Amino acid sequence: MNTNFDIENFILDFSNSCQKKQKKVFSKNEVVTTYIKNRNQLCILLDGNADLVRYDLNGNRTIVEHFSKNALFGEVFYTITTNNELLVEAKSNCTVLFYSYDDIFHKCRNNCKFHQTLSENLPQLILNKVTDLNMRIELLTKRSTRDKLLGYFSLLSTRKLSTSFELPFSLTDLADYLSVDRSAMMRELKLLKEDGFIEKNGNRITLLYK
Amino acid sequence: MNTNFDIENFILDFSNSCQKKQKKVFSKNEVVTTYIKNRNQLCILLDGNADLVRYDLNGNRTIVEHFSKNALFGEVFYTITTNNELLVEAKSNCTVLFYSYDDIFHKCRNNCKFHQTLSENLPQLILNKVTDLNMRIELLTKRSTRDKLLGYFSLLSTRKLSTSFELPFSLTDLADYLSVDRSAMMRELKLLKEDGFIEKNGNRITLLYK
DNA sequence: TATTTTCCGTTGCAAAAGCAACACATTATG
DNA sequence: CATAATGTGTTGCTTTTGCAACGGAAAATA
Repeated sequence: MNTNFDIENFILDFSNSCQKKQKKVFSKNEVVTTYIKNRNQLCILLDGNADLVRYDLNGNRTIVEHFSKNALFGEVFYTITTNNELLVEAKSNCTVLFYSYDDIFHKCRNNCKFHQTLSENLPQLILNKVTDLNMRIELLTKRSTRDKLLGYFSLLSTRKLSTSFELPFSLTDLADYLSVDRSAMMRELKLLKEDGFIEKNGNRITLLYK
Repeated sequence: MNTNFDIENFILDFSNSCQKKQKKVFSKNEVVTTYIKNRNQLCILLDGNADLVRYDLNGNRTIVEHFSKNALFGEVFYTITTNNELLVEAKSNCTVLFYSYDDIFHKCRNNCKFHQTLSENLPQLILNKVTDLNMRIELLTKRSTRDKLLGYFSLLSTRKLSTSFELPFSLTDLADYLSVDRSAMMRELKLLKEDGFIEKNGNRITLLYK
């Protein structure tokens, strides 16, 4: 549907051509960045997996977003309030590019090809993010843990073009992502197995319905 | 924080200059648009209020987004699946501009000033939407009805710069927006009053804590 | 103005989800 | 390899939420 601009090649070709970015490598469990008001950072995950995690005042942990290769993140996408701490945590070894959104928006003085291409394609990149967020909202508005699980599984199944797939999360993290209690979720997973909706071997799920 | 481009003046100045748009007026409860795959419509709400509503297979109704003056909506922001019907319903009399996103993206042949300005400012407009969606996700990930209500109230209070404000929804619709049962929400509102967190007169809420 | 429709407020009861605790498996790490 | 840390799977109990139903208020409509 969307004019899917090839971020992959684009990044490979141009990631070294701009002076105003920083490239950093992180190892598992390191904090990639903390969201800070008014900084307007824009980051691109070149490689690896990372989670945007929120800790609220009660100490609850929520996985706000899960990022894989080529994901965009940073303060640009977020209104930071004082009630939460927002961190990006590396879930595996990661390579990340850091930009200032203001630089991108106003183009960098070198007028480098990267910035040119990026600013042309930025609307599309951000739109992709919007559709991701809308899918997330669709999941979160489901009224029961069962529906959240089935909704998420069907989404993964569509993405992988297969009724069988690995979860990109540990089950503990999946619960944080769906915003439900882990033990209640485990109970529901058991019921889904018993009721013949799914098969489950470790982190591999197979959908049986329809 | 964001270079806040003045959509209001922009729309006033240019809304009549482009050939490729349609302007329509709707009265309360009319369906403004239905989301259709591959159409890539982009709409701007010039005036009034409208809700993006989803009906799922179980007949559950969810208010996915609430739009007021100058809101952007349309299929561009959404991956449409077959499991849901997505409608925009006018909550009051509305005036709406309809564009094709493809026209905006590729600029219209007349090369009109509207399209020029719009495509320059589109990233910013979409970013505003992203931050809205992230706020919504923050609300929906709260674990209890109480926290959802308090979170939503504090958000409104921040926006209005006052501890006292009118809800933009009926209470029935608020429940659909927070994705909770209406009667359970009413019960929780009563408890919030009893516990001294809020005052409530009809749709006017006053925050008492802190 | 009379009447219909929608919304508000409430409640008892049933179902779902959260909490806490534990044993065991698996994976990191010294 | 031994040990620590993290993740999985399970359960009893408590709390929260959803469901269904109803009367009355408010708003829309004839």
